[in-house]
Amino acid sequence: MYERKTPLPIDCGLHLTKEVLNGKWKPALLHAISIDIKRPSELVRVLPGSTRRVLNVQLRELEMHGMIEKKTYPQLPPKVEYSLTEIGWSLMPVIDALNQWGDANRSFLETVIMQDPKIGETSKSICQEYRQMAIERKIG
Amino acid sequence: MYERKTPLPIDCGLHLTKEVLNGKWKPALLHAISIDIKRPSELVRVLPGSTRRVLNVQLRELEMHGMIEKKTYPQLPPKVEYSLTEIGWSLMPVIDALNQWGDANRSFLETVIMQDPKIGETSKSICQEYRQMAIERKIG
DNA sequence: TGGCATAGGGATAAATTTATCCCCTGGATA
DNA sequence: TATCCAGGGGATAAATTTATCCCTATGCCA
Repeated sequence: MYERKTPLPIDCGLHLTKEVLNGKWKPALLHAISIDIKRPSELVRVLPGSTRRVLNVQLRELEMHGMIEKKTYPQLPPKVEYSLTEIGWSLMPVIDALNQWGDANRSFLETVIMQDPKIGETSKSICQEYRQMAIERKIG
Repeated sequence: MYERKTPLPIDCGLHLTKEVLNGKWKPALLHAISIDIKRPSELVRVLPGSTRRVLNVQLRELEMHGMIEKKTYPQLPPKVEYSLTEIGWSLMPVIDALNQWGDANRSFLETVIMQDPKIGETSKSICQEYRQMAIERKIG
């Protein structure tokens, strides 16, 4: 396995939290699991652009960091469900804050992000199904 | 300049916010600037482990993303001051949330992060001066 | 039997981000 | 005249993170 070579700063809270949320799909995974999208196959479907392999890797890290728990049902076909731990739940207000700030400033952010020359391409209308599921759960 | 090759997801708020805060020192920079540590030389001193070069790069990105403003005083020796923009200020509750969650769960997080085999070394007691300055400003 | 679904992971390539090296301006100081 | 301060950045190396490829296993359905 890969081993870090540069020291990781863990002095202030910001860096600690950053380390936990550091991963392309981690915040989205935590949010998805919090709204009961808990099976690997659901998660990949709901986060298009991701792959099983990549999500597995990030899920394992979240698990190692104690944010989620994995329950494997000894069935065939296999069934796996993730859920937030207590400390994982305590992160949700933070995740929500990140989410809301981004949504609240969407038009501004899209502009500045896309005018950034280092950006080649963006992929949108991706979490649609994901949002739909969230809405359905709120209604249901 | 480098150009992104894979599509950047910007569909949900989480991804938008992530893009803005994506950078090893960005959350810490925003926080520092918010408590009036605004000159480049102060920032490097207060974020040990960082270098001028690296901070310059991240500051420029924050500036391009509209989170901070840079004021250059036409003096000798040169003087530069960064400050948060309005939208930058609107991020502070989020930054604070990240910071507080990390601090509140410090002992747990330090444990799980350091037991992670991919972690080689951590650097602590680093933001001390930084915290000291924050405290002084609160008192003063 | 072929294909699709469930779930998982090793190995490696590619992409992205950080770090390092070195050079620049101009004034003050040892 | 060195050296340090303030400020800045191009070029490139190194580190880190993501993506891709391909193979594992079992059961169901056409």
